[in-house]
Amino acid sequence: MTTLTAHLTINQAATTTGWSPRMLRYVEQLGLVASPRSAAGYRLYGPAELQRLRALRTLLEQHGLELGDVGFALRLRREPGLAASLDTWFAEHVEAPPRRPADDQHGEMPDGDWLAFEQDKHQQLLQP
Amino acid sequence: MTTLTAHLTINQAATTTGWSPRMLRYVEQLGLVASPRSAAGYRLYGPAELQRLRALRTLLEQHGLELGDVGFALRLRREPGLAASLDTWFAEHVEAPPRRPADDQHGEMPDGDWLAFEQDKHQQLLQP
DNA sequence: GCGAGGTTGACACGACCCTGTTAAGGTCAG
DNA sequence: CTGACCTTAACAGGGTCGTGTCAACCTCGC
Repeated sequence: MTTLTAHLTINQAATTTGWSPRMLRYVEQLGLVASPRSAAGYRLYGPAELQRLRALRTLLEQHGLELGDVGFALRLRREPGLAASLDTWFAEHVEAPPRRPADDQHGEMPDGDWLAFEQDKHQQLLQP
Repeated sequence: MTTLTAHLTINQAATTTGWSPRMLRYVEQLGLVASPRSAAGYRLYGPAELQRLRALRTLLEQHGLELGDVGFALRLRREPGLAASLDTWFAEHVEAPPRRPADDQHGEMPDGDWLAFEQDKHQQLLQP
């Protein structure tokens, strides 16, 4: 069992971090915590990786996240264009919808001009 | 059918935006695009909502997102603590791991001190 | 008042996510 | 050499997501 080999094997890392070996591989596949490999391909978990794994665990617990959520957050910081698109959409549509306040309830607003939305032509870009 | 009532009903909005009525309700339930309601509870889609829906659609298509992803992005901007936690985790563990380069391969590093990780006590905060 | 169409709630089903388990094979320490 | 442990790949089952559909009921326009 070689209780002192400077790096932990996947099963040892699993026991000290609370993840299962299967999940350690899955977490790596999501790009969240990858470990260095030995010459023969064994994963070797050092203190840095163990801390990442523990921190990841508490992150999930504290906010009720799932791994896919963190994976998406990673994607957000990897693809600035995506983040920018989301920012724009939220800014335009959710954050500050510049409707003048205290106007709702039933604003009849009988100017029936905007109904000319017929000419809506959306192009669907499919990236294969 | 009252072809001119200043706001579109859900079926009309569905046909002009490409969503199904079912999905319009689902999108609203996710907190992404909610429409004002008539006194009797009917959803009334105005030009703003229609544009939000179309923009949402192209947003998903262009980046290969799913509704849940946008929902999570919304959660990110609603919960600054969550975003901060993710920022911290990524900053510490993914973005710039300050390992000195060209050190790996088999670094024996026999200082077996860091194994004293026994004293790991995590508190699980559950917000009900 | 009647019919078209709105509301919520629930069930259903395929697709995908998460996780465990197993199979077939390579590696390491005694 | 041998047995314990690692690797990848694949299957499997429970859970959730996205979407349609149906039921029961309410509302609007004529």
